[in-house]
Parts: sequence; structure tokens; C-alpha cells
Amino acid sequence: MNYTINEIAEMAHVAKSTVSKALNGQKGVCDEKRKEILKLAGKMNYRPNASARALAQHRSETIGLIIPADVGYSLSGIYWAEIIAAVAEEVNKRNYNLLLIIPSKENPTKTIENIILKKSIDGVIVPAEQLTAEELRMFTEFNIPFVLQGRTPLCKHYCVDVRNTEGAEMLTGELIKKGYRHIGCITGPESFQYTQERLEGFKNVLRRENIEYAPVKSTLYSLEETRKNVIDFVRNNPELDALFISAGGEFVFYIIDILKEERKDLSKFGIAVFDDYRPFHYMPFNIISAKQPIKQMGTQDAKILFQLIEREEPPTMSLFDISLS
Amino acid sequence: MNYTINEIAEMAHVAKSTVSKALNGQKGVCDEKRKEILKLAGKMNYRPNASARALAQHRSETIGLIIPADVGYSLSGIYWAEIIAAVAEEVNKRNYNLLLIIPSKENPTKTIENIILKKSIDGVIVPAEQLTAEELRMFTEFNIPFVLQGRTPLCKHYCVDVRNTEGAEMLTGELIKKGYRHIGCITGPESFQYTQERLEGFKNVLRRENIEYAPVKSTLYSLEETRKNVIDFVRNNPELDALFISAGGEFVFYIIDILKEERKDLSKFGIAVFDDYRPFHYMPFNIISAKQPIKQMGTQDAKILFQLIEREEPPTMSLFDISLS
DNA sequence: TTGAAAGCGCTAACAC
DNA sequence: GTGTTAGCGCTTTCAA
Repeated sequence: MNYTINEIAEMAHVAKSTVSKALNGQKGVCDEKRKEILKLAGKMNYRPNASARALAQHRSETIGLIIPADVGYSLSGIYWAEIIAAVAEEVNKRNYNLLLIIPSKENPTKTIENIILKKSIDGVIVPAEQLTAEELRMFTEFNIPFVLQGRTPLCKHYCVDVRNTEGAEMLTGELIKKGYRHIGCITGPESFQYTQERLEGFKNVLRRENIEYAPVKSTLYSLEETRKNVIDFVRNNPELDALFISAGGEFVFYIIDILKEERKDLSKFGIAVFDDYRPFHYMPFNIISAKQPIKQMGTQDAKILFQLIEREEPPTMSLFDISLS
Repeated sequence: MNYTINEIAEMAHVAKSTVSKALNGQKGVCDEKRKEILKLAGKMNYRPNASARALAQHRSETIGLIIPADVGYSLSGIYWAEIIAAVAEEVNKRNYNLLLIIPSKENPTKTIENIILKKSIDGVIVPAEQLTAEELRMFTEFNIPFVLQGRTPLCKHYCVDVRNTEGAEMLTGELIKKGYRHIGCITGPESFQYTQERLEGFKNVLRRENIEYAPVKSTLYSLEETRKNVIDFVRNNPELDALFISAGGEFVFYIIDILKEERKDLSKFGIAVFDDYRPFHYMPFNIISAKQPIKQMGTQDAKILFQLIEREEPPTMSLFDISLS
């Protein structure tokens, strides 16, 4: 059976408000009664109805996590899986629920708006690249605490990210250390802040090393766009002997395919990648890859969000270090 | 602003019950009023408070999706990501919410029990391998509609799965077609139904072909267990010229590593895998892989669950075909 | 067709 | 310390 607070109160011969106080650890109920009630509730396996609680408290004890719609195919399969797992762990600790929000392709903003207006969540974790101006306005207007996973030029806000520039510098530096002098850079979408920062890191190192050769190409992550752009790039830069790729996942495989097609000798070619995707390490050539502390970031996302919900003052920006792997 | 039904009623000069009826498409309100109310609600961007609705209707309009706790690292990163994406799509269509349940390591059943008792969800999708007897009892006792992704010896219930035996037969058959005659089989945990079925498929084909050589080894999916068991296996079966691996993901990479270490000539060795993981196709040797219609399964999971929630009678078992890729 | 009112299960303010 | 009561915002029944 599934009991209500009324039934528990009746069985304990007390008022339901007393039960409520006892269960919520509030004062105003003597130790003896409290113990008794707790024991009874335990025995009856009683859990307050979440909807009733939410209605009375104006708080759903649920947080949202927005995930890019193409999660199943995108370059970031592992990335988001780990973020989800880390967030879920924090959510479990606090006996909250985790609402997964995958915006519909047709009307992404609507999906989020519905959830906000229905008051289904107390706060939300948002991938920075996917935040739109309209969503930002919504969160502000309806006073929804939110945390950015990553950063966006769109707004300064509580965020969790890696040190992109430094990471890119490490990777590029490593290529140079290995003797490469004709390093190109392939980036993802230019509008993403991490793209800009990683590109900056790339350029910093080449400038510092007085290397003038530094061709760059941006592209969307889709297979088609990537093919088109990278083929062009490789043909226009025949001296290329290494590549810094500012993103990871399958994007890297697309690019490697092209290098093969274009008859680059992959046993000599240098590849540095801003991601640590397990399968890379099983590939038949050397890839220098950057390890992001994904789990730690997910944990931090959740922690900050909970602090915001509790009206505490969390750190504005949490930046994590990249390591080579 | 965020309006309540009372405010909308007041603005429309009608009773809130009328607003409720109008919005929920119930009869008992004249067309004119209905239109007016709908228009007003639209203009005001009104959405009924989900908790209040849930409380009144005994229905949260939220479904749960249980994901194995080690999703971030497990062999199935892509698998679950695609299931999630597919389920989310169906959930969005119906204006439901998706609650992601990642059971805590310490007390997985508790995590699920809490959510059930709190009445946070109307139904739940459960990975078959992870269903325990206690969870099964809970779902039954509390009358929670649930759908199994996969099958389990534990119970006969609404389920969505692939034709494991046939898939395994295809893969093994393909190895034979390529001339391999010393094929071994590495499986995951023996208790999993899919392990048993795939193993059966493997044996079927060898029997049919009158091949007596058919060594088999089961192992847990962890790196350590896999290493230990597979090294033993390879050494004990020196004639081995091919392997049918009854699972996929990183598990396959672990095994390939060992084959290399044991000095198998991978350019000759045959490998068939019950999974289609993108990175396989970028490996420097041939892998025969099986493609599972993951997205379709996720969609079906959700559809069946919604039918159960609506008290319709969905198909008991949905089996999908495997194809080689 | 319309609206008043009860009730869903809980919390919290306020008497006692 | 304890209980009564009034909501929270909705749905649903029932009387008008």
C-alpha cells in the first residue's frame, strides 16, 4: 500500500501537521513523538507525495538538465553521458529528481518553455553552446536558477568550463616539441566560445615560437560540412604535416578519413585533439589528446545549481585544467 | 509573469472550472467561450502548474527511464544515448516529462523505490539486465506500468529487444563464409538473457556446419575480468583464427588489445561483433559488426509504455531484426 | 452550458 | 508541544 500523511497521522494518533514537522526535521514536536512517528513512517514505507509537496512548497525538488538534441549521434556521446552520470549522482544524494530535457528539433525553445511554465523544475543545467537569447530571457524573467556547462559570449553567468586556451597551448606545444612546423588548425563552429579560445591558444604558441605557417579552417560538425571544408583545406595547404583539431569525438574520425584519402602518411603526420575519446587510443597512429575532467565538471554543475536554489552564493566561474593523455 | 488558472478565469470573466474544461478539450463549454479562453491563455502564455495537475489527477505526466549507473564508462555509451534520445522524442510529442533514473551504487533499489513511492512517475522503462526481483515486486505491488528494454529470465513482461539468436547466427555464418574454421566465442555475463541467446546462435551455426571446434568463454565486462579471462582463453586455444564477440563497445577494444599482445596476426584474424560502434569502422582491420536498430527500440519502448499508461493493450513482445554492417 | 465547491496530499501560520 | 485550518493550483462532481 501507499499511505498518505493523513493515514500516518491517524495511525500515530497525532495531527498531520505533527507528522509533517517530524518528518521534515522541524522543531515543535517532542522527541518521543518524533521518534514514534519516524518509526511508524519507516515501517509503513511512507514517502510524501512529491506533487503535493511541490504544490505546497512551490518547489519541485527536481532539476533539469538540457542535452543537445543530437546526443545520440553527436561528437559528444561520451561527454554528455559522463555529465549526466555525475549530475545524477549529486541529485541522488539530495533526494532530488533529474528531469532530462532534450529540446525537440522543431521547436527547441518551446520544449524548455513548457517545462519552466509548468513549474516542473527548480533550476536547470544548460550547455553553453545551445543557450539562445530567448531562453536566456526566459530564465531571467521566470527567475529560474541556471548553470552553464561551458561559456557563451551571450552572457556572463555561473558557469563550469575547462581552460580552453591553456589546453590548446599544451596540445600545440606538444606538436612543436615533436618537431612539426607546418601545423594547421581545424575548428568547429566559430560562434562557440570554446572554438575561439582554443584557436587563440593555437595561435599564441605559434606566435611565441615565431612560426608563421598557421592555416585555420572552421567548419560545422556534420559529416558533409566537415568533408567539404577539410578537403579544401588539405588541398590548399600541401605543406601541412600536422593538425590541431579543436574538438573531438567522431569529428576526428571524419578528418582522419580525409587525411587518408588525400594520401597523407599517417605514420608521420601529427594529430592533436582537444578530447580524450577512448577509441583514439586504439587507432593505428599517434594522437595527442587532451583529457577533460568531465565527471568533475558535471558534479560542479550540480553543486552550483543547488547552491543557487538554496540562495547561497556559489563561485561565478569554475575552470578546470586540461591534461595531456 | 506566471499566471494561475484563477487569474485566467478572472480575466475571462468565467469560473475556473470553465477554463479547465476549455483547456483540456472537454465538453460543457460553448464554442465562443472556449475560443476566447484559449486565446487568452495563449496570449498570457498560461501553462497549468504540473504539480497541481498531478495532484488532482493522480498522474504526473512524467515517465521514468532507468539507466545503468556506469553509463558514463560502460560498453554502452552510444547505446543508451540513442535510447534516451528516442524516448525523449516520444515524450516531447505527448508533452510529458522524462525523469532520468540512475540508481545509486550504494542502494540502487532505494533510488527507484523513492521515486515510485513519491508518485513522481506514471510508468518506467527498465533495462532488462538490471531488473532485480525486488524491483519487479515493487512495480507489481504499486501497479507501476513498466517496459523492459531487452529480456530477462526473471519475468515475462512487455519487452523490446532484438533477435539475438538470429543475429548471432548471421555473424557466425559470415565468419564461416570467409573461411574461418577455428572460431571461438567470448561472451558477457552468463546470466544475461542476450548472452545466452547469442551463444545459442553461435552454437547453432557451428552444429549446422558440423564444426566441432567451438570454445566459449564468458566474462564480466570490466577491463580486469576481461583481460584475465581472454588471455587464458587465447592461450588455451592456440588454433583460434576467429572470434565471435557477443557484445560490443569498449569490450571489443579490450579483447583486440589482448589479441595483439598474444601476437595474433590481426590482418588475418576474423572478428565478428554484436554491436555497431562507429569507431570500429576506423580500425586497421576488418570487423564484421551487427547493427541494432537502437533508435527504433527506444521509440517502441516509449510507445508501449504510453499504451500501458492509457490502459490500452500493447503487443507483449517487440523483436527487431539485426543487420550486418 | 456554467459555476460553486469539494478534494487531491502536503506545508505552514496560528491558535491553544 | 500540539492541533486546527487555510491554502498551494488544479480537476471533477454536482447543482443550478
